[in-house]
Amino acid sequence: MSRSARLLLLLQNLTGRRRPVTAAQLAAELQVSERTVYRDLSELASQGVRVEGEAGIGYVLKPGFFLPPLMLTEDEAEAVLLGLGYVDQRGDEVLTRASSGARAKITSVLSQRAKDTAKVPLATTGPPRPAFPANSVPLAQFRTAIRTQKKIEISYVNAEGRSTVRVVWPIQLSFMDNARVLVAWCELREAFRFFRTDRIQSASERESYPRRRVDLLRDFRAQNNPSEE
Amino acid sequence: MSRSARLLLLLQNLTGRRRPVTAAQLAAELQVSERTVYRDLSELASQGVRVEGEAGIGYVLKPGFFLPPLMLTEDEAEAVLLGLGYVDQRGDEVLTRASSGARAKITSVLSQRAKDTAKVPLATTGPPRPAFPANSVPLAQFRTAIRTQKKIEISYVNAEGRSTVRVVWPIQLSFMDNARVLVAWCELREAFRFFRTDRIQSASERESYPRRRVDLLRDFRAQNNPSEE
DNA sequence: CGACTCCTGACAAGAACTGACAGTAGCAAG
DNA sequence: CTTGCTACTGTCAGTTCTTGTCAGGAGTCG
Repeated sequence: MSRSARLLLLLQNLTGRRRPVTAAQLAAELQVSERTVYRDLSELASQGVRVEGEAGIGYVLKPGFFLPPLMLTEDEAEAVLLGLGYVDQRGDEVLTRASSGARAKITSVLSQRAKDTAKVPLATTGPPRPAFPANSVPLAQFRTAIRTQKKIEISYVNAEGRSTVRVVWPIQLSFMDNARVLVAWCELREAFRFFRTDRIQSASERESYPRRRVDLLRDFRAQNNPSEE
Repeated sequence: MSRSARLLLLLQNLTGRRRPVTAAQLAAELQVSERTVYRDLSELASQGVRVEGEAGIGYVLKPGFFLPPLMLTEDEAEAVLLGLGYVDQRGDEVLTRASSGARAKITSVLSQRAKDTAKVPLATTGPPRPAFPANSVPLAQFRTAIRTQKKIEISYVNAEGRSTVRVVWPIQLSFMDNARVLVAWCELREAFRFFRTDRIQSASERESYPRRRVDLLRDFRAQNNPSEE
């Protein structure tokens, strides 16, 4: 195995874990000595990878995604950049910042000719959209609840203007064309329900919900799309 | 300079050109011997890069984009995948195929944990959209005209149902939420105009238009968005 | 044909990599 | 405080890899 291949493996190995890894473990997996692992790690660090080692613990990597070298066709690259354009139009602040960041990172590493091509895409999104209705509850609160898998109690005004208070288990945020929608299991209705975020008047966090989000999401998808496995 | 860094440079150098490059030129740019260039090229080929050398000519690369190793934050990765989801919903056949391809390439190289995270995204697009109105003229014809910078003569039915025949210079395809729109300079109106593709009854290719698409696109953007430079 | 180019093989000098060992220092738990 | 675990660094010799040079075969174009 060449050294560069090993560096890639090492990086993927690090991103593939949540808990700290010791150099000895890495050495065993990569079939090299510990000393070499240390050398490789410092090589990665010198190339800008933020890997943090702590004596007595092991190595942890800043959470994030590592994308190894990749060849895309022109159409595929166009699809990626076009997609980021859609996110710019529809996403909230977090997502639009993320899409700008992704676009900057991607275009900055392209060759000059590729940059020129990317600047004048064949396909484009529609014109800028009107602003989304304002939210009483910041989206960040829903994000946190989804990430930490916590129930929330919300007061919700439905399309007819009637207000209800419910406890829901939020599993996903849907960025539709004209509204942002919280997808959640509703304890009141005992079913998955959609809640437009601009109609959620208030929200307060409760205890963790009793099932894993992954499983809830699977159920939700199975209901909406029985054909997919 | 390390070998892997040189391989990256070599690849960027190749993607940065349209016309064939000789090994001697590459050797001069990279400050190594020709022999090493040959070795590096075969190394790239063994890693899946489609580089073609022809005796007496030089090297050309299959057109495409090469993405060097890249770190994305979780949000950025989410934005990219979410964007591909939007493209899936709004793009035509070419774009949806491209977005599937891009998604497959990206997810296939992620580490297991990253794959798992990517499968249950926090943000998602809206539900599937209704189909777009059918086109009389296949979008591929517009793509070709845009790529080759050719005028086309179209018969167009406007919103009031009146039909006109015009010669236009197509510069972009806009994939809006409810329709696909051809952006073009209209010789009849002497201005940029939008044409819904489902209202274009027929189209035939004419001679090249007299200005470069890049310049037209710049003008078009300046008109619509005077603030940006 | 001649000029140019891609492409391969062999080989030796040099560079880079690797493992082993020794040693320092930080962290956590008993 | 001690013990155990771990990150980290330096050194050195053996090994592997990389590179340039040279030689030669074969395809392409004018």
